[in-house]
Amino acid sequence: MASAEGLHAARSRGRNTRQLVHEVLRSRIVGLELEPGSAVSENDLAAELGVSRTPVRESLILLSDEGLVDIYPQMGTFVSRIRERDVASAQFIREALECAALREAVGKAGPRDVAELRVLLTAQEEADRQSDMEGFFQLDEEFHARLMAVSGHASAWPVVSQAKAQLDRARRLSLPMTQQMSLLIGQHREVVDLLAEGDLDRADAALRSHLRLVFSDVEKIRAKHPELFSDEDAPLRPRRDSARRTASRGDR
Amino acid sequence: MASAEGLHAARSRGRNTRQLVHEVLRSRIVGLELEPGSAVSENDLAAELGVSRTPVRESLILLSDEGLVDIYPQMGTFVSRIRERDVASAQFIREALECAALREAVGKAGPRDVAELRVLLTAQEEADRQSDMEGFFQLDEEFHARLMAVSGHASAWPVVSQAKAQLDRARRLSLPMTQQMSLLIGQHREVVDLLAEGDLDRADAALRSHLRLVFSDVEKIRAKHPELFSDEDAPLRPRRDSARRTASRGDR
DNA sequence: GCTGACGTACTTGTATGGTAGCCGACCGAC
DNA sequence: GTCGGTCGGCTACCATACAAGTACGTCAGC
Repeated sequence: MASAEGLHAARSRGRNTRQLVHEVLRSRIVGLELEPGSAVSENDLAAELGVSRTPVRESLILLSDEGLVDIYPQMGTFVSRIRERDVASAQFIREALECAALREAVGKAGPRDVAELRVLLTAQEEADRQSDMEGFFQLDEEFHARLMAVSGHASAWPVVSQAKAQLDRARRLSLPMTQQMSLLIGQHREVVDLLAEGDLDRADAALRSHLRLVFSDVEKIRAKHPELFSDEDAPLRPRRDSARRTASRGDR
Repeated sequence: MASAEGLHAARSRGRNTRQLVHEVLRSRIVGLELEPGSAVSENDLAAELGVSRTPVRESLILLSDEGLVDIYPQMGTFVSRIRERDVASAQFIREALECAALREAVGKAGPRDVAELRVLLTAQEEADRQSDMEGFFQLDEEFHARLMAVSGHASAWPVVSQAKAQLDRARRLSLPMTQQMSLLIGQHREVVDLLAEGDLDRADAALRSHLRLVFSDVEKIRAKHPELFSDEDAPLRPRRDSARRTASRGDR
């Protein structure tokens, strides 16, 4: 449970309320703590987090720009359902950028870079042994980010990260089958090995198939959790929740 | 000149004030009407556009996310100077995405797609004859967008567009040398021809060199207009304008 | 003349009030 | 029973007020 008081406690470190709220909400959405389709009200969030509506509202606008929430004026704001189109688009963006970066990284990567990547791989194996899914997710993110940094295009990572968010929401449901983790780690290792060898084409191919495996997972998830997805391109009428909120939310 | 009254006049079409302000400001920044380094005050803009601070502020937050303005809390908001790092990053993103899309477009493109692209080329030549730079910019944008649409990844265009904005600011100063326009159009035509022929690798190479030509232009601009660029990675102390604002802005 | 403290005017950040608009339940007419 | 109008409550949108903080001009002291 995200505490209501904890928000302002961590405020000292330069970041303002808006950025904190933004991070909290983003984390909740990508972590599926807030389910696709559920309503997120400015008022409720402001009350829960103990801040005014302004920073909450501004955060929601940013999240809307990222495609993580849909704002319907005068109707409500809803965590966006996972859309076929968005997932495909995110996959295309991710593959194009990560592979392009990797191709440039081959040749640039020094022994130090390779060593640092391998440290991450070891940590991932440790997370696997402990079935620490959350830890693995973070390490996976860091691995791919580091891979782009090696190419010298670290500043392009936020774009990948934003696209990745669309995919990650679905993957949260996928990975509980922990058998996958070792497979993914193996693919990571293969990419690093080929990068170290300087084999450009095979490294590219390895990373590409790795990313596509992740992509195909999303489709499997769709079969199991159709309620998180949206068939329509234009998700009209998100339908206001008919049940009384106060009943389901408890005291205040 | 963007009129103060015109903002709310066009409001009927579904878009709210925030979106209108966002479009106006973005257009002014990319069009260099607002110069890199200049201050953009929430209050001044709100007064000029005849709206309150709220939608202006929200627009600035979005523009900050796009890297077009830098917000310094309690100090001011400034149109971001063109940063070496951002330009390189934008070029990388653009090249990776557009070329990846083109490679997928080869084979998918039907005669109708090619014909539509050639219509745009003809329009570009017309703009060239009339030295209509603004028109050419729009047609160029449309051409590249259409090219991605052919690949089926139209939804990835906004990402390219956002990256492109960083480059376009500099290009506005470049293109006045109209000799360039016919050269660029020729490259466009070459890409379309190779796409129609289905020559994947050469089409890719043609588009890539086209994009790099654009990129190299930016470097030339830097020599001529260094004041628009920022050498430092962290542009500290943008320095508040010492001159009295009321004098330079006229009546109210 | 030079230096340093102070005050003012500006900035963005946050909180709150009022408005237009939409949904959905209720209720009367048929 | 079914349909149509109405009304209450909710929403996001916009406007405004207050707070926290920074830069810069001014002026006292040296």
